[in-house]
Amino acid sequence: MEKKVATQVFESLSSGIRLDVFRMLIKQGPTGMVAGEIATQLGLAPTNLSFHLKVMSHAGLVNSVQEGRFLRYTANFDLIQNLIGYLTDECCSGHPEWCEPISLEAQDLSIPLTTNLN
Amino acid sequence: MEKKVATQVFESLSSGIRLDVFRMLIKQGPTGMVAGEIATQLGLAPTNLSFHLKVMSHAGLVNSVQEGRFLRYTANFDLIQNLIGYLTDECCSGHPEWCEPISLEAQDLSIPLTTNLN
DNA sequence: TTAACAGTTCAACTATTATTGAACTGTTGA
DNA sequence: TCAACAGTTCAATAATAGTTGAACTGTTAA
Repeated sequence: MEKKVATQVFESLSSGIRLDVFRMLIKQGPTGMVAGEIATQLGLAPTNLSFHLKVMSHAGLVNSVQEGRFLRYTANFDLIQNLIGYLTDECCSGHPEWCEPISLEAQDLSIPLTTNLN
Repeated sequence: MEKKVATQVFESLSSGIRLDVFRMLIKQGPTGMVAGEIATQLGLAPTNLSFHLKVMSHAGLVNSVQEGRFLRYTANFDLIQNLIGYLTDECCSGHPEWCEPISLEAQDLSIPLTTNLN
């Protein structure tokens, strides 16, 4: 992943509204939601939601398909996987033992570890 | 994790400079780096680096300890684990089969999956 | 004990992002 | 065809973030 893409994604998730939208879409899985549903659920002005959806689309966080007069949005799961990889891919310069305490903690929380956080 | 914390962390990582700093610190593991090293490595004015380190500290992304007249910074690994959990913890509302295509792809990339991305 | 150094804080300026209402494009059903 | 609807774009304004130089605090070594 390129740095520019990564910063765009982070920028995109740095707004409370966009974070809410994204988590809601993640929750819906491949089904996603149409813009109106999202706006209603989160109590947003259509114009404002539209602005935020555009930012998210531009960052690649969401995809959309037209359905008659509705627009259905879905979360881009792959991008998040890649982003995590980008953040952590040289973690501890390949010395797993450096972050062992973190490994143990993650196991306790039942969060399987990524390759790079060892 | 609270939403406010999550947005602060994302905001923090949305600057190219801070992203560089954070990945560099992740790479160094628990050893971390003193501010001067970071500034030299990334070619930053001390005043500017200081600004960005403060933002990162405030978000909890980095910790620091005084060492004589140096200040040593380390990445906060736990926070990133928690952040990933926050983003994905209701992924597909508990229907693993919804994101199976993603699971397969992630395996190809040798990126072990988190609980919530199934 | 003082000069040099590491790093931060402050203030001013510049640049970017968020929100809102009004106008617009495309779609549907009567 | 046309009125109602879903959603977006545009323009203006308000709010927030980034960068820089100058001044400051605390630490070290001579």
